[in-house]
Amino acid sequence: MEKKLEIFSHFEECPVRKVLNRCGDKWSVLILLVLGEVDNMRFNKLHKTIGDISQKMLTVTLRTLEADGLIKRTVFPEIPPRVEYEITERGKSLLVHINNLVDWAEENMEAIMESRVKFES
Amino acid sequence: MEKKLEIFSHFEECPVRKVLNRCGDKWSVLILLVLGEVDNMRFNKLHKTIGDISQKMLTVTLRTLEADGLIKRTVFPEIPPRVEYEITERGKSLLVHINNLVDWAEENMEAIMESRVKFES
DNA sequence: AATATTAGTTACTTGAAAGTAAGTATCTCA
DNA sequence: TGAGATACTTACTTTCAAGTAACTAATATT
Repeated sequence: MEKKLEIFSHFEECPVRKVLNRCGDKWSVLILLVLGEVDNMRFNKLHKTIGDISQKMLTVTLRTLEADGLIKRTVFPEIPPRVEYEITERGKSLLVHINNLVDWAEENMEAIMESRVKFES
Repeated sequence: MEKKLEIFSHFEECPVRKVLNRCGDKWSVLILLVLGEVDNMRFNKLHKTIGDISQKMLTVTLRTLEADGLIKRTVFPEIPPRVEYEITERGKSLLVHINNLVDWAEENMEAIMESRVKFES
């Protein structure tokens, strides 16, 4: 008899993957990191802070983060328009784990790069 | 005077991103989760266990995980060939954080799905 | 002599994600 | 009068990650 793995109880029809896919892409992570360091930030400031993101991707990523309740979007009905983004409690609770991953990456980066070079040869 | 954000000390030329990009994709995560639950596993067993991965992607993903020193590949010079894969200590130390993320996703999944539905309307 | 097994490789194709660039609305300021 | 600011949207194009399917080597098995 083969021992069955329990992993697919997590991944069957992938509800977890649905969540992780959205949290795992580079723009979402970057935006959460930025918004985790300030009270709030406006669209253009985010655009300038991140630098190499297109307006379109910034809009799209902000929308999905908002849809997941990880950030909050507040529109001030002024002209020119003002929209402020801030991280939510849920976003902060995710950010803890993301920061752990970033820390792990920083700690292990050098060794990993060495491994990669060694592997080439 | 504007306060400068420290985030780009991490992301400047993206050494962390280089690491996270490789660790963050769905196949790498799945393979690490599987290999984290067993002593070792052979190629075809991995293929059957994961199910919906192609041979090519399994090979490619195993190679990058090996290059990063997250898994170890052992070839037994037999015919037909036998190749065993096992997770390394470095891989295990990453897996801890991945599991934290999976746990977070499971805990928050329901609330996130509700948010998404609410957001549609 | 043909088929199965194992762990791949190779060449080709597809699809989704992301980039580019221009347009939009509304008011202010020079 | 027309340029600038703001937060987008839209249409089009490009890129590349991933999928598909066939092929390989060496031996054992039927």
